[in-house]
Amino acid sequence: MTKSVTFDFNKPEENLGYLLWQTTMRWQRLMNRALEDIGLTHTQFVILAALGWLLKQNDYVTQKDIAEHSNTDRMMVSKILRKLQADGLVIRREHEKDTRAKIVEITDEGIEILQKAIAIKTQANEGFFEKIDNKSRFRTELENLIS
Amino acid sequence: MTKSVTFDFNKPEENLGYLLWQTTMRWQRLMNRALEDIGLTHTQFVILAALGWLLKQNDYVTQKDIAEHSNTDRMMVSKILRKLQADGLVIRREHEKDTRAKIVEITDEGIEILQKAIAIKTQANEGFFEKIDNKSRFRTELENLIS
DNA sequence: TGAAAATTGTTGTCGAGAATACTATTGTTG
DNA sequence: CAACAATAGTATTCTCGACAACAATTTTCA
Repeated sequence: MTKSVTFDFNKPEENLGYLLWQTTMRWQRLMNRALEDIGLTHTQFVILAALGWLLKQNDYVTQKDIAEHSNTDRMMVSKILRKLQADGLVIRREHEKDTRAKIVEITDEGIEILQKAIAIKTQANEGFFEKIDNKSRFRTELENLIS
Repeated sequence: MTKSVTFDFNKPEENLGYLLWQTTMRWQRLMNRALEDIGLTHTQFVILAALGWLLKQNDYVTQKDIAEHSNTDRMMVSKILRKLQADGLVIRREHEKDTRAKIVEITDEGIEILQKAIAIKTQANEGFFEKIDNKSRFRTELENLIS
C-alpha cells in the first residue's frame, strides 16, 4: 500500500542553506512588524535609507545610484520610490542634463520617518542578534559568503 | 540649496541584519537558478522535500503536516501543492476520517524530480558555503538565532 | 447532548523580488 | 555626422510570503 520512498537526504534542519533561509525569513518578519507602525516595509526602509545615506555625500542622487548602493534592482527602486513619493516621503524630478535620469530628494516627512525607522530597526536588530556569541566572526562569515 | 541631511546611522554594509538579508537573497537566487532546469523553485522544492521526508516516517501526510515541518504557512502549502499537482508531482485526496484534511502523496515523477533536485541543491550548497571557515560554528550561530 | 472553540484548507489582497522586453535618451566610434 | 551601443527608467508577468476572512468540519466540555 504505502509506496517505498527512499531519499538520500538529511533532515532539512541540518542543511545550512535551509537554516540561513529560515533565519532570514524570521528576521524579515520581525523587521516588517517593527516598522509596521510607521507604515514602512523593510524593503522600503532599505531604499529610503540608501537615499538618505547617499544624500550625505552627494549633491544629487539618481535612482540608479540608489539601486547600486542598496543592491536591489532598478525595477524595485522604481516601484518603491513611486510608492514613497505617493506617501510624501520623497520627491522625484528630472535630471536637467540627462533627461533619462530622475533626481530623487527626501522630504522633511521622509527625514522624520527615516529617523524613526532607524531607531526602531536598531532596537529590533539588537534584540534579534543578541543571541550571537561572536558577532564579528559571524559578520566575517557572512561577508565571506557575499564576497 | 542642498538640504542638510544628518542621520544617525552606520553604513548599511555594517549592519548584521542587512548582511544576513543580502546573503540569503544571493543564496536563494543561486538555488532558483540551479533548480530552474527541472522546473522547480526553491520554495516548491522545500514543500516537496518536506513531503518526501515525512513520507519516510508516516503512513500518510496532510497539508498541515507539511506546513508544520517546512515552517511555511498552510496557505503557501495549499497553493504550492496545487501547482505541484498540476505538474503531476503530487496527488491530493480526501482524508477518510477527517474530511477537512487532505492526504498528500508523491508520484513516481515527483520522486524522480525530487531526487534530481536534491542532487542539484547539494552541489549548489557546497559551492555556496565553501567559503565558510567554521561551518559548525556558523550553524550554531544560526540555530541560536532561531531558537 | 449541544453550544462554543479549535482545526483544516481555500480565496483574495498586497508588497517583494526576478525576468523579459520596451521607450527614450545619451555615448561612442567608424 | 550617422549608425550603433550603452544607459535610465518603466510596463508586465510570475512566484513567494504575510495576512485577513471564510467554509466546513471536528473537538471540547459544561
